[in-house]
Amino acid sequence: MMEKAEEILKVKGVNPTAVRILVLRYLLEHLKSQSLKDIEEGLMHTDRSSIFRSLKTFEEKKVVHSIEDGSGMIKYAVCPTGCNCDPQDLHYHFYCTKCSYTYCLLDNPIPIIKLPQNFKMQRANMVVKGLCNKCS
Amino acid sequence: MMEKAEEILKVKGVNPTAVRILVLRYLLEHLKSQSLKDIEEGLMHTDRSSIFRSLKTFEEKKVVHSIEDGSGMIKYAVCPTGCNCDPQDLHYHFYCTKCSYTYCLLDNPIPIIKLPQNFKMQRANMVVKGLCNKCS
DNA sequence: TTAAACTTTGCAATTGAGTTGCAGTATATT
DNA sequence: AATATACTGCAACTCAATTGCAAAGTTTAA
Ligand SMILES: [Mn+2]
Ligand SMILES: [Mn+2]
Ligand SMILES: [Zn+2]
Ligand SMILES: [Zn+2]
Repeated sequence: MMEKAEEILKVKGVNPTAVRILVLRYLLEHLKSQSLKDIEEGLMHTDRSSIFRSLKTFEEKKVVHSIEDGSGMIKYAVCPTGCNCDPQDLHYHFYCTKCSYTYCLLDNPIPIIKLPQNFKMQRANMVVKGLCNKCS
Repeated sequence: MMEKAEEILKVKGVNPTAVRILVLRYLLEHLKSQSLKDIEEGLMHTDRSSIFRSLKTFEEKKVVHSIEDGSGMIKYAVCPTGCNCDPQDLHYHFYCTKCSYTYCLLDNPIPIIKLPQNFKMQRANMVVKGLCNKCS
């Protein structure tokens, strides 16, 4: 029985190197989405640029999705099972302005948004901001 | 008859200094939301930090709202009339991945988003990404 | 009217996340 | 084994945002 991280990398066609396994495990172990810095601090012996490149590869191969929550740091979260990062897979995120955690709101799909003539949607970054249950 | 920029500043309780008037006029004259750099390049004789501080003041006094479109530069747009930057005043934005213009989609209000227990919404940053009419 | 108090501005310097070049190491292919 | 390819660590760099500070402008109160 292969570990979860290795399994995911195999399915998504990403070569399971040491750094990549560590980074993906770190993301899987944490409920909230993590910034490059979070991961760097969590994996104290892995270089920032290697983590960075792992995350870029993960994003490209749809292992993770990134969230621009306006905190100044991009957050990363493992894509939920079945996610292909298509518009219909998109979900809202919640950024707590107090503890600065960013959560995936997987229960609410994003509605169809009526765009002006000839505008074509590719993806979206939807962030609700406020106080999370722990901070309100 | 007072000019539009001065009028807005007066209504919103912002001291109408030279720099502030220039910055607000610049924003009013441009359809698409503008970054600090855009404004700096547009107003060639005004210092970046002064523009920056004007924008911060404007945001605080709800003269403008900012949009985090993931381009690495925060964009600013004049709040539409009647806007108070409350959750019900929020609207989606559209970021063109080709020309990197960011548009306010004022026609679609943001729907009520069901949050988990005890999560409290304060504001939101909603960005649809894709190709605009000029680029698609 | 003048002096003190407060506000705004310009300049220079700093911050910090993100990104890249490059050479060394590891892994795969012949 | 020899070669080619992929991955990693380190140091350096980029660039938007932000800040400290002193000069300039404005308001307020003797
Ligand atoms: Mn998510
Ligand atoms: Mn807008
Ligand atoms: Zn919180
Ligand atoms: Zn465009």
